Amino acid sequence: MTAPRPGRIHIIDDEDTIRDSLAFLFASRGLAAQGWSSGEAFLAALPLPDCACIILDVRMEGLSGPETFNAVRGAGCEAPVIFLTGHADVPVAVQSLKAGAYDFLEKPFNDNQIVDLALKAMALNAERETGEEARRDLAARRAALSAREEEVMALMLTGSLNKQIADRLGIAMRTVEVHRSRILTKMGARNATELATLLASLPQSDR
Amino acid sequence: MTAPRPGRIHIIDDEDTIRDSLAFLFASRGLAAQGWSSGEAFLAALPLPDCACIILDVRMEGLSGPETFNAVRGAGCEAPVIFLTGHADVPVAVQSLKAGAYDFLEKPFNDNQIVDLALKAMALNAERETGEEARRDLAARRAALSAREEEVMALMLTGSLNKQIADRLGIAMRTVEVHRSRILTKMGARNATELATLLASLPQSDR
DNA sequence: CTCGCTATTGTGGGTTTCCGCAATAGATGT
DNA sequence: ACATCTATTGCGGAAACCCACAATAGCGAG
Repeated sequence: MTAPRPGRIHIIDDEDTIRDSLAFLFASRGLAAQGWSSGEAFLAALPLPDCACIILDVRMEGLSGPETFNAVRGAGCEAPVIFLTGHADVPVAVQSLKAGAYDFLEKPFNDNQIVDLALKAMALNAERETGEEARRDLAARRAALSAREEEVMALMLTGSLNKQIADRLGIAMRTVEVHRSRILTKMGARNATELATLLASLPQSDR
Repeated sequence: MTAPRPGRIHIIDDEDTIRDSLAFLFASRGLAAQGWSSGEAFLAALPLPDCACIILDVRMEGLSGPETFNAVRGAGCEAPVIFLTGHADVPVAVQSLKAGAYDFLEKPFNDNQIVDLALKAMALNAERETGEEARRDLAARRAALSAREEEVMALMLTGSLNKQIADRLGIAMRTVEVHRSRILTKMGARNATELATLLASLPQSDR
């Protein structure tokens, strides 16, 4: 259950030495890793279906670590990112973490330290993906609702009675009932309460 | 709307110079601030009803900044914390931010920088308190439920029918109806759907 | 022991939900 | 023009919900 498709660790660093030694380290621990010599190269390869964790050097030729990070997120990749830096760069560390990086590690680092971090990040990623899948599924079902149905659903969730919804929308109660029924069918809920709980369990789907 | 009760900025630093200059700076910008010469002194004063933001030095005699931070959170104070450090301490910064600090600033810092940060932190705190209030209110109403009622509510939220709940709990349907009614009254909802939406809007109330 | 709280169950009945069957109408697409 | 999709509405009925009125029973507090 812990590793049906663990995914890979992607190492982005313009120094061959670091990249290769990290790749070797991970390989020796049975972890799949892949190196990229620049932020640009990695970005060009997105989307990567096996991206479970990203290790990103802060200072690089071309795109910097933080710049690459932003672009990666912009490309829709939500995998946890571990920054590496050779300099005591507190402002960058603070900025990166506040922007959503998973961790920020100073070189030189201990082998076990980076492996542990990567493992934790990958575990987090697995959890995230699970939730993501459910969220995507729900969003897909929700996208199948017509505009009118969305409207009715919004009112349903406030606990309004069909009668009230009908008055509010200026339509017959029977029409609301039909919408309601379709909504429940499309969303896979047996009643309004289950629908509310379902939507609540997967946040970020508002509006 | 932005400042009915802004609260104070609490500055914890064992260096009088820093404390006083910060206090003076904030005062000159019309912000109420109060200094504390040690983590211990501040902790002894908790709970502080006017705590809108905490500025905390990392290295101090006695309790360190991080230690104080943990104790503050342990004491139930959730105000945003801004760490100050005179040293390029990346690991501490990372650790602090991951533990929930609001920001981590290196000395020397610009006057406008710290004031801006404090203002943002206080704004965040105001938002947090608003939500907190609603959450507390809901929690209070929820606490008024009997054990049996909690049990019935949990099943209600899954969308179970009264009949099913009755079977599950081995009681009569009528009894479930009574519980259901009491639950809705106590929680201030008109029906199960509204209850579900209500509970969903204020997370962190599980279990 | 009596008071108060909670849990429990019935009866009867009004209200709301949910559905099948049927039909009209406008918008879109082939 | 014809098919498809969505919105609409009516009728009638089964199932579920909600509630007032009433009553029994156990448990801890005073």
